[in-house]
Amino acid sequence: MEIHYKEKTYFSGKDLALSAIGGRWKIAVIWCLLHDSPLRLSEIQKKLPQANQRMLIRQLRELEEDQIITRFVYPVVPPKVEYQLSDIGLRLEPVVTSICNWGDEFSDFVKKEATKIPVE
Amino acid sequence: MEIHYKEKTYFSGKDLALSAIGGRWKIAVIWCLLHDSPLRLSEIQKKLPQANQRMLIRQLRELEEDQIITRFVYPVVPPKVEYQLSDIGLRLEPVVTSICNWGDEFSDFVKKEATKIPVE
DNA sequence: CGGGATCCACCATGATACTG
DNA sequence: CAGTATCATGGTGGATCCCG
Repeated sequence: MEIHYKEKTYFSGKDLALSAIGGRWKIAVIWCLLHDSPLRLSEIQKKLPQANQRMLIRQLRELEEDQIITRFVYPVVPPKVEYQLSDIGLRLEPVVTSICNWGDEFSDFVKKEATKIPVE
Repeated sequence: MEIHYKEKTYFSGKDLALSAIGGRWKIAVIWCLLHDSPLRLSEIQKKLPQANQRMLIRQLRELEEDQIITRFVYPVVPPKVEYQLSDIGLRLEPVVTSICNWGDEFSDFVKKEATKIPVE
């Protein structure tokens, strides 16, 4: 049941999944590409203004290495590169959706907590 | 629509969710507690042997701070501490399940890739 | 003895400037 | 526009020590 991938050993699909989508901006990038695809780097940056360009590129490279997204370079000047989800990447939709749903619930929870009178 | 939490500003439930469950071992810990609860630290360590104790404790503390898990200390010697999911923590079940499911799909995908004849 | 904290090293992440 | 280089910072991991 062990999975060997990129010089490492994983003991469950869950572990492998976390290594593949565990990066700081990966879920956010996948979320962008689920809603709108293909996207250019500059377009992803507009959707994720909190992420810096360097990190975004690294996360995109890693996702490409894991074949979760595809990267297509147009041989033009100025350069034009488009990213989109692969088949296995598209199957992450339930993951992203459930995270968004829980996030909304947690957001409500946090807001309710904030209105409570603090115990001094 | 902005969410203010712990000195930071989030622009969607998704962002807030990622900050809450984005730690290296948080999903794994939640997975453990979904399957078996309550658990002591030593029991979690047995289930997650790859994680070191210090990281596990830090992740547990952060999850406790976000009220995703509860920590109960028995006033006994030797010390006994039990962790379990809160209500909002239990609602992470769809997230964990979807990650596990995708992980299994991705695992199959990776295995098929491994059998392909490499292009030299 | 179990849960936790401290010291140190490393790698991922972040901010900015720069290149083709 | 897409991507790289450089430097600063924070999260992560290993080992060890502390406390009741």
